[in-house]
Amino acid sequence: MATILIVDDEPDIREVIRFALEGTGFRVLEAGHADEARKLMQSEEPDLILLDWMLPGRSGLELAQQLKQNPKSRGIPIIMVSARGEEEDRIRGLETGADDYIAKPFSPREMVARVNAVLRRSKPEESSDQIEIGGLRIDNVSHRVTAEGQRIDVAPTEFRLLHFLMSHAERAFTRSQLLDQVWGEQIYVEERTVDVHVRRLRKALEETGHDNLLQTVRGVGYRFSDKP
Amino acid sequence: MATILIVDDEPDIREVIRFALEGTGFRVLEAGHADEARKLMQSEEPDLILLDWMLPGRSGLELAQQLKQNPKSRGIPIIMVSARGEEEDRIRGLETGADDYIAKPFSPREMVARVNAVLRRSKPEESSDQIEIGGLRIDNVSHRVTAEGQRIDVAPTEFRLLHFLMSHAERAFTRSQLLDQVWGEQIYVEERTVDVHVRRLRKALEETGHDNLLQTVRGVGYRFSDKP
DNA sequence: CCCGGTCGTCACATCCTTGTCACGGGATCT
DNA sequence: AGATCCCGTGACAAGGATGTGACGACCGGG
Repeated sequence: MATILIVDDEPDIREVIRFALEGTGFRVLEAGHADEARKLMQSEEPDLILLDWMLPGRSGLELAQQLKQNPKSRGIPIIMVSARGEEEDRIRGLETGADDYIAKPFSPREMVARVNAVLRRSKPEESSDQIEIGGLRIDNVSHRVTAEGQRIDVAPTEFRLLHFLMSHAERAFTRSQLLDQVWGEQIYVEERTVDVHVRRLRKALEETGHDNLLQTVRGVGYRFSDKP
Repeated sequence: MATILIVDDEPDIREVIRFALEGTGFRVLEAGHADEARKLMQSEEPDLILLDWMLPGRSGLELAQQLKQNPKSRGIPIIMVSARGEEEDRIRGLETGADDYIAKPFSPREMVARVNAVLRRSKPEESSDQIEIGGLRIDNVSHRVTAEGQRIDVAPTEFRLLHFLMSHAERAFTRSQLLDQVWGEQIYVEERTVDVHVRRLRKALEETGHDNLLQTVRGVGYRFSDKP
């Protein structure tokens, strides 16, 4: 389940956004100004930041720049929120590295849609073609899974599942999210089906001595991680 | 570092893209319309073109077609940029020969990621005349396939298929991609036809003891590789 | 005109994948 | 501890994907 950090000095706006996002299953953090945001960044590691363009003191734009310069936070996508729908602002927002932009009389539904869109395309940062984590390598071009050169045989669906989880490593997903992302949104299959595929993947990985990479998050779903 | 040519009539958009790409180390050229683009093509030889789908006068689509028809420019990958996220446009864009497509409210990061992906894909385009992998040698000049000096007889279509797969070794292709690349994009033949040709090739290779070079990737298609 | 070679399709056989179930062991909460 | 919920696991049947042999059409050269 992804964690979203809202940075806005207007509590009302924060409330609207929180309501929309929590209803969709996100975890929501709030900060009223840049310093608070920085603090939360360190303790909570959000997956996405909703940043108001006009903040008291340092503007949101500056905060965005800062975040994008810091190697630790630069991977976290930012959606700029602005009261004005000016094109100029939009350009400037994107220039500083924001991943998307939303003008302030926005509908909750639009908000959620954008958050989802940005999250979907955020993590596969670089190539997403080749990912190696914890000694396990998945290659989307040659369509292979290998561990220290040794190849691991994986069925098509398992491949997609593993690829998705690895390109979003460290993040936990619900079964429902995995079905949407890996199977497709229209397809209907039982949620427990995910369990079975995870099991098959685990079995395949175990044979090369890679345990514990596919971790279950009780009450939520699964996560790929090389940290125990 | 690679040179990227941006063709878009909106200076602001160009600016955003330039910013994102230069920050990543690319060299950036800009053109506001098709004629300017054509001029730059000759003097600068860009490695990739970012082409707006809506251009004044001739549409970007037409320019794309032109570029893909000219033998000199056809090797340069094109990413179409569109203001509308319509699926139909996307299809049309790809049909004319664009290598990728990006809808206009895009994030700089996504832009950079796609540019990198397309560049990486188009690189092994080394149309080298002689390739030798796994003891198998294919010669595009003498049009021969040999294994340890021993000649292997291969029909024309099989030759093209083998040559394509060998010059992109390790990469898995769908049947559809193979039809486009080996048969041609306009030709319509059944996808399963690919299977039959692969089989014929396998049979020919087996006779000289070269198995497992043409590998099937379940749920995807085929791949040439000397690694098991 | 006949013949060998090439090519695209089929039909059929096989093997692989995959979605579900049912069962049971653990974990969690009261 | 007991009740409940959640997850791991093995088995299975149906459906899909791929391998394979055969066939007719087409083409160019004897």
